[in-house]
Amino acid sequence: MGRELAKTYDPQGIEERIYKNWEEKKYFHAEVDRSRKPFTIVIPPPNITGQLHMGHALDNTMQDILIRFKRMQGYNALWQPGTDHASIATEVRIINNLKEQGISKQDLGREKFLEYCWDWRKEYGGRIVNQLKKLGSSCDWDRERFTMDEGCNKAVTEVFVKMHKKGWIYKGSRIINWCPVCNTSISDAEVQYEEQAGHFWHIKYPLIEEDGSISKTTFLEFATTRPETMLGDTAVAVHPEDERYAALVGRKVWLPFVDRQIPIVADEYVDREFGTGVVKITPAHDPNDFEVGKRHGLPEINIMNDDATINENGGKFCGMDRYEARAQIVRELDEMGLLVRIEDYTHNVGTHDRCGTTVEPLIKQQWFVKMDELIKPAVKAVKEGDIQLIPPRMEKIYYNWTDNIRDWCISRQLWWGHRIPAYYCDECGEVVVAKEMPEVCPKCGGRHFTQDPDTLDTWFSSALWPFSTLGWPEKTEDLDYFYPTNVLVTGYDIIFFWVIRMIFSGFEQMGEKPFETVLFHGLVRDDQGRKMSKSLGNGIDPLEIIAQYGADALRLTLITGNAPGNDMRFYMSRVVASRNFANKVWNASRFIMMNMPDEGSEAMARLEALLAADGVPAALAPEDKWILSRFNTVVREATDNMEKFELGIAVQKVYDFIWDEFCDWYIEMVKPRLYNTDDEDKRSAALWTLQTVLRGSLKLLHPYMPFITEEIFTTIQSEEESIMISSWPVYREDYSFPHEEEAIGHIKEAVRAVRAARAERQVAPSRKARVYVVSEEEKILSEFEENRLFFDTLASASETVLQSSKDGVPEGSLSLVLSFATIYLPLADLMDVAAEIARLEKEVKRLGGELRRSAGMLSNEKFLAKAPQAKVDAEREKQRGYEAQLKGVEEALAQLKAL
RNA sequence: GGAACCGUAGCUCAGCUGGGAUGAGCGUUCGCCUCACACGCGAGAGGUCACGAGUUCGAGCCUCGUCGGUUCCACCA
Repeated sequence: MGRELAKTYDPQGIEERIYKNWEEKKYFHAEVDRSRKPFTIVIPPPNITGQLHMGHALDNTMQDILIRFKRMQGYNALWQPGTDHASIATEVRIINNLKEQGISKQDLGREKFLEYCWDWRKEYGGRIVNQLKKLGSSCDWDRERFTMDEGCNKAVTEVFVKMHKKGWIYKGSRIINWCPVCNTSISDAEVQYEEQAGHFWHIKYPLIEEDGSISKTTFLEFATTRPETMLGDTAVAVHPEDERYAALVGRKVWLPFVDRQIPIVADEYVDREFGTGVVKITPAHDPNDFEVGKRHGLPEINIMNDDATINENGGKFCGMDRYEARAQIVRELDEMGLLVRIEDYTHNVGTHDRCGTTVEPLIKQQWFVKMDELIKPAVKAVKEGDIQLIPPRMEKIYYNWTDNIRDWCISRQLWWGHRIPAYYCDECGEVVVAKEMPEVCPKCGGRHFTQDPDTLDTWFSSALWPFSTLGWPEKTEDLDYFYPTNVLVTGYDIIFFWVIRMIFSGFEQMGEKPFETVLFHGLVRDDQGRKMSKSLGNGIDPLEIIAQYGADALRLTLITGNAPGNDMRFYMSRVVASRNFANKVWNASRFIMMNMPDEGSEAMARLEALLAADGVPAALAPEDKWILSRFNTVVREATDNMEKFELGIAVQKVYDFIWDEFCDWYIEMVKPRLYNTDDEDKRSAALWTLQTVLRGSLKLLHPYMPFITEEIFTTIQSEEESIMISSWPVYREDYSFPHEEEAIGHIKEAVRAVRAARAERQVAPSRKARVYVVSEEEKILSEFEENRLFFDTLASASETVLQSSKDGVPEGSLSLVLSFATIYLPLADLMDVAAEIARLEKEVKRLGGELRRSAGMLSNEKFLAKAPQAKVDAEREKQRGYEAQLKGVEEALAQLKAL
């Protein structure tokens, strides 16, 4: 039956072959099917500039697990894939590429540049997709989308025009964050603050005397970290209740270099305690000053060009770079005696998260989305539990943002992206926002228009992703059937950029939430807990891990031992452990295959009949029932955990079950029957159990380790064509054997005790050992009398004898007290009686303690009244167990002491 | 300045609505190449669950405080 399996599992080649087969068979593809329930996930679209990194690997593994799980459960599972144009990331990348050839984007011009971008996308845009495939991602690639494809463009325009009509998109002159290197505005979320060592320049402005002359004696002192902005000062401010300066409010100071007289205003924004209590106000170059300026009607003087050089408003500093001007200004102020002192100062400087350039706040005409109304349903949905965030603590972070929301600056001075659908009449300048360029100006009748040169923030199109990918704004069947989606899986780092924006967009455009649940994961860090980054060079390439250890090992590593939303450290040793587990599964399967009856034999026919009948064979041995029952429990628990998105816990249970219970115990227990061909009924019962539990376990494991499970599954059986479209195991009553679970638990305990006793006394494995068992549960043990071989294998006790009475137990045997029986090992000559007595005495003490604790609980009225009945019963059960053990230990103690 | 998270075995982390620390992987000690697997098997050692107080019959889990670490938000000129 099937192919020969190699001694160790080698994923090389296997994964590719399997993935290709899945794709060819269209297993990933989902179509609208009203007879089945849909389960939808939309992928967080990776950037086309991207290379698969550990973050992607984690994110997509989680999604693939969920989608495979649900697909096996019978849902019509759709994983909608696609990529993001990533306007600024891509543009920066391409500009750098061009630079190497000595070309600037201006040289090319807009049209040529965009052509270049599209070519670039054609060449590299598919790379990340291929890498996702290597990971095993079961996305419906037939539905692959791109944020700048025709449908998404349509959606973007539709939303822009609609929201503009509603008044929720507007153009305004605001202070924005400007990146002088990328030459574009950026949103608040794109600004990253970094602690930088800088200086605090204490400067003074002379007061204007009543007669209009510049005072030589009275000055107003203040401090600044950016002296060059003084060229744009239009006031100085003090606190309204600051008595020191009360008399000066309303008067003016003289501004050097530009020779301006600027007023002293009173504003609550000023902190009296900080510095001298005086602040220079530069409305055009500082967000706070901008607000102050608005309150006092101050002029806004822009002193900078887009490349952060000083413009004509800066007088003689015109043309200088901002830092050059700063140095020059400080020098000249010093010469004029207006520089008081320079102080070292560490402060937070805003930098652009893409290029690291210090951001310059500037006043610019930009497009904004009005947030106050838009955000309301998004807040409500989370508050009322309509959208569930996992882990729940993310809600606080979510509200922290929504409560302090500011209008969203959506225009970018870039070329690669969705161009803003606003058109300016060449005649009169009238602005028309429309899906297409208008023919006639509604104001002046002009016939020539120029489109706004700006493009939209890249997140504008991603915000529409859950419905634009399903066909919106058309009313498609897909949209009706698959929307809202079920889960969004993403990192907490883009909760503001993306998650919130998708939520409010969903409500606004669709009238419904975009997804039911958001499952957050953390960052994958290196083994020292540092962020993986290009500059540190500490990144681990998931593709290299896949090449060396296989995608399954990588996936398992990423998913185990980590709670939702928590960062994780990546250790190579854990990858090795995962690979070892894969090999374990491989070898257990190999063992089972090796023991299968020959094709066409009578035994094979018998086994096939058993497997075909959907019941439980009559000839099952207790250990068969035990493993079946344990498997059944794992099915229930793992499924339950997965439903609750506790993926790591679920796979841990499956892992433990397969390795510990199935491989280390059951397979060892079953060997005697496999090697004994005399009783074919018992042998086929064993084979049936091995097959049933193995197949079921592979299914439970499949979402996590899709390749190896498929490879084994298709090898060990022939009726189902692929594990990925097989059905998920369900809990079934006829697989439940609580009595056998308990009995085998006892056997395991006995075996462990024998092994421990032997190891402790270093009894050579070749040495024969007898085991005498005196049990209160003779029946359980008698059932295992025939399994002597099992004891041989595990305890290396070649003459294990199970007896049901104390008769014949040699004097001086080592007694091992178990929870259900006492075992005697005739090892008197090897044992340390004194140590054993000490151990037993300790045990008596411990059991006494347990009994007191138990009695305390059971005599507690509150506990009896409040605790669930099951708990009370369990406690009573424990108490009885303690009593029995105590009795046994005391007996054994007495016996030893008598020696 | 505001907020969140973490502090459990040598290391990295799990521990569900409070009820025996069965913890897991790696590492480590001892013994095994037992005919599925040395990417393995068996047996161990190793924990005042950061510290202090409180609530409770009972706290790793709840409350408050302290110490140590990480992160997010806002950004004071």
